[in-house]
Amino acid sequence: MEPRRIEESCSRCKDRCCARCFDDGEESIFDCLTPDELELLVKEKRHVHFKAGETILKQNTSASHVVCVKRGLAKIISEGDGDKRLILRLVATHSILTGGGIFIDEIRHFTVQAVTEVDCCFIDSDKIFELVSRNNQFAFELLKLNNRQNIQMLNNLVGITQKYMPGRVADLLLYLKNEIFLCNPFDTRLSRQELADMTGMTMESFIRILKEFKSSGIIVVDGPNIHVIDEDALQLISRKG
Amino acid sequence: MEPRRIEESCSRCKDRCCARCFDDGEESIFDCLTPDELELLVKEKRHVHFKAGETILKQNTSASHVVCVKRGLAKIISEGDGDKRLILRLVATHSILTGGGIFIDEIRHFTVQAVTEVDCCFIDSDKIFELVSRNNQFAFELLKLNNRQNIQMLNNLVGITQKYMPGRVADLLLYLKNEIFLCNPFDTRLSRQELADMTGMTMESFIRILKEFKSSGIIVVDGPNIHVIDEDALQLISRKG
DNA sequence: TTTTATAGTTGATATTTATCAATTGGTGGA
DNA sequence: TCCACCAATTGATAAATATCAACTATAAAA
Repeated sequence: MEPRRIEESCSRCKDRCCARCFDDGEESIFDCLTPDELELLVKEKRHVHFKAGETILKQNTSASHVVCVKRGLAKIISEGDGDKRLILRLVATHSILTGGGIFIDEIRHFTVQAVTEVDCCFIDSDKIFELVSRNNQFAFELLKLNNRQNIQMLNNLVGITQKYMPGRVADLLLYLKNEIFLCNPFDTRLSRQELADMTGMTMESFIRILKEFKSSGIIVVDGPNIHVIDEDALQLISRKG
Repeated sequence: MEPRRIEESCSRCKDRCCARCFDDGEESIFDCLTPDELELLVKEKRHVHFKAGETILKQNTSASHVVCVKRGLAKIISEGDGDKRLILRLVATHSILTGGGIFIDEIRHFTVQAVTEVDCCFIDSDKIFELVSRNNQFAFELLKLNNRQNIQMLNNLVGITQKYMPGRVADLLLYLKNEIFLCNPFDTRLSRQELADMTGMTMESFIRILKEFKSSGIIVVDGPNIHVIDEDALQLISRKG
């Protein structure tokens, strides 16, 4: 499994970002566009750089843009009342953020924040609307993307609702290893608080479970670096609840 | 507010179901279809009747059809291991079920079960795919539908994760009153177990919260009938967590 | 009507998880 | 170097929620 290069920029991104960025193995929703349509898409895009910790998109602001992440790691956060918050998922290099509800209320339903340095480009939602009505394949790809996020959220909902803490932590570790970093060990670049916020539990509880896993020999932990030793055990814990 | 007529069939449904069913106030994703396309859609549809309790769609089976609910009330259930289950939402007369992931893996990610008698029609997914590639407006409408479900699931996830039980029960009652039955009092037609399954808590806990609300004079309960007396109080409880 | 099954309700108790407080350990600056 | 600060960790305790068992009400069946 090829590790994902979080900090490394795509060599093809220099010029036609969002067009050529995504054709190195990972398929992109932009693959189906004609050169003309591609031109339309990238013509007025704006490239923006964010430092770690900066807010890329803010919940409850109007969703006028779609964002392509070219480099770096960001977290998607649902901000509740008080200091309640839930990290819904991570987005890494080569991801597209259509925002929460660009097709409904044009309001962002979550905040996106840079975990590492992030390079991305902002594209007008209008362009996306235009492409949807021009190119059916593109609409299809967007539907797929939407659908996938829907299913992920469903699994998240069921997991967080029905599993005890060890199961949720196991799920998180498997997610980080197999869907985000694609390597082992991996450097989460996330604090304990942030990891806890991905499981809907308190930092203290998260640390305790991690400690259990450590002393059972399932994982080796060194600060933000986690090495999964016994993935089968994690799978088992995940299933058992 | 016009109450929703759960058991009452749409007078226009006799013949061209899914075409004319949805044009009585509620907009339909089929409104944008041309007569030709409508013809394609309804030509080979099959009308199916379900008795209360019957399974309309089963989780983990292949998603070859889209279902339009013409009459009745159904519940969408995520079935976990053991007897764990979570009712994700209800669907009433005039709803469309695109299934969990028709655009991804063609697998259903949840079960749909009739609560009352349900009349619905089954339409081949292929027709939907064909319409998506023919009619951009239709693709757009599907994107909207998908988006809306996404946001609802997000709110659900955040609510269930971050609120204490009274907040979740308050949310459920407001959902039932304002989004499903559109009247007050309303007959849920659901058992306490089912109501509890919508909040991710046990039946006993659900009953206790309901009792609290009852003795505070916020609601009046008579079996499956619930009368919301003080909606502001519910809103407050919902926000407080 | 009586019986029987089942949903709903209540109380006592156990488990899970959060909260609060204290301690450790590292890191950048004075 | 030492201090100040903040993340990480640990322990003690409290709060939220689930589990288990009993009991009641209700409705269907004999």
